[in-house]
Amino acid sequence: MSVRVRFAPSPTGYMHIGNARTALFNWLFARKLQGVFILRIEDTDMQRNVEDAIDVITAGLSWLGMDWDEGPGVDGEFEPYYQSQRLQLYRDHARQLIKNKQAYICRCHKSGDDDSECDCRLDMTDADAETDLDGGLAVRFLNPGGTTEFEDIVQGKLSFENEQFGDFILIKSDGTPTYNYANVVDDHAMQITHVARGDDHVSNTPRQLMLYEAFGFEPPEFAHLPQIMAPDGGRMSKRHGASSLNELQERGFLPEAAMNYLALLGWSPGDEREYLSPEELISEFDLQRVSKSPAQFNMKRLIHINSLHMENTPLERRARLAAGILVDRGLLNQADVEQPRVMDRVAAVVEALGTRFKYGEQILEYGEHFFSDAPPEIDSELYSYLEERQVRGALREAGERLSGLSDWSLEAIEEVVRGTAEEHGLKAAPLIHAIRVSLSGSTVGPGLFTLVHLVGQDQSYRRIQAALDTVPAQD
RNA sequence: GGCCCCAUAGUCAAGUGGCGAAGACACCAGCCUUUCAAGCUGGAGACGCGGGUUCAAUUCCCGCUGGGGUCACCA
Repeated sequence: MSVRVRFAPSPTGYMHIGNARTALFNWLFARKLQGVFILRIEDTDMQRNVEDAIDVITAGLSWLGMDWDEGPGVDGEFEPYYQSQRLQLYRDHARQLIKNKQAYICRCHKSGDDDSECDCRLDMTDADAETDLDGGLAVRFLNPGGTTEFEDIVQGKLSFENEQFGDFILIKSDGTPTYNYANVVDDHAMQITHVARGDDHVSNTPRQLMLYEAFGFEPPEFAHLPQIMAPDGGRMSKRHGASSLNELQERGFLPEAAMNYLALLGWSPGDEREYLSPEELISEFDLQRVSKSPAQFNMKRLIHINSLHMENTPLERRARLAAGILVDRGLLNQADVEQPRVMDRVAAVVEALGTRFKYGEQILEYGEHFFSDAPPEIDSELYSYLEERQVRGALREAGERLSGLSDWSLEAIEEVVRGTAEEHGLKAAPLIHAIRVSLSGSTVGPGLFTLVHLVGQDQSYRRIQAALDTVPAQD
């Protein structure tokens, strides 16, 4: 029988990185074993905006490159894949448990923070099995006591005293099922063979195992994945930046690089490889090799992994990535991007940036001025590059000679710059730096002649003039 | 606090009853270079602590400390 796994998120409108990694491990596991990957929406407690929230999930998975065999948009044998559409199933199963005296109607309406005992188990009657379960009264599980033990694929042998979980709720008084209960009913109904989820669910597992036992269902295998923690060691949250899949996309990371990085959080192929394509991840992945200890999210390492993937990404795609960011930040508009001439320019800039362009957002760090007609702002800290009289003289002349150049080639530009420097008794470096700051407002970037070439003849002249005007001479 | 889990450098992470304890990111220095990035060379940096078991523990056991998770009619 083939392996069947599921990713069962709650539609919160936010695709957390930890959830994404959970989905990824399930997907890799299924793809490796040629099993089935199911997307199931746990929306029993959600109201309104569920559609949008589900879009966040499906868009996130699709962006990362994961596809599902059953779920929203891909209805299969076990539909529906929304818990909110499966209420009758949960009620029918609950009725069965009540009939067997393994569950009972709770009439006392005790809330969760009232820790006094609920005595409703003493009032069980045969009539309970006939009671409506579509609202008004909650159903509790009759905890059988004893010990639950299981072998977790990543955590190893785990053991719990059942008593500590009490007679937990199965059906809430509004008629909807609780998480632990719906999970068991659905996982069984959908013939799930392996449950891989965050390790914050370990203590839910004994509860669910008691239910499998009560129903006489065979339980799936469990694999509890370690948590992903924020760079400061605490919980991942919005304030850490890049805590959601969406942010990774917005900041211009390649999906296959994000997948690669996420896979390496809590798992490794066992050797020193770190660059793995989706195909390699699939063939190498092994739940047994998942670590038990939590891993911290590290942006620098993500950037590094991304840069590795960028090296193997065709210029055209890198250019599109850059263009997406530029449009996003208002430096280009969508109509511009449709024009081949504009895209050619973006591509030329990206090509000039080379390995400096490690992920999408960096187009702004290095290349913002390429997409603006205004001369760049020159920070006063950079004035020293433009203050010396000798340098200024050379800069002025270089600007003029550049603007008179009839052959706008790298070679000609270089000749002008080096020649001018020499004639002014300067080494090339100070003039090169002065031109760079004038043209880009920065001390870092592509080779100077490439920079001048890309900025263009007219703009180069104007920016040099503007820089000379802005920065006062100094003796 | 009860219960469960974890513990190799700042981070990710390989690994074993006997090793000079991999590798990567980050960091430092040098080379290259018009700058940065990349590349190359070199460097610093780890088995949390205390007891056992053993000829020998980073590795096995116990305790401690530290960290995480969970204790709902949320999922």
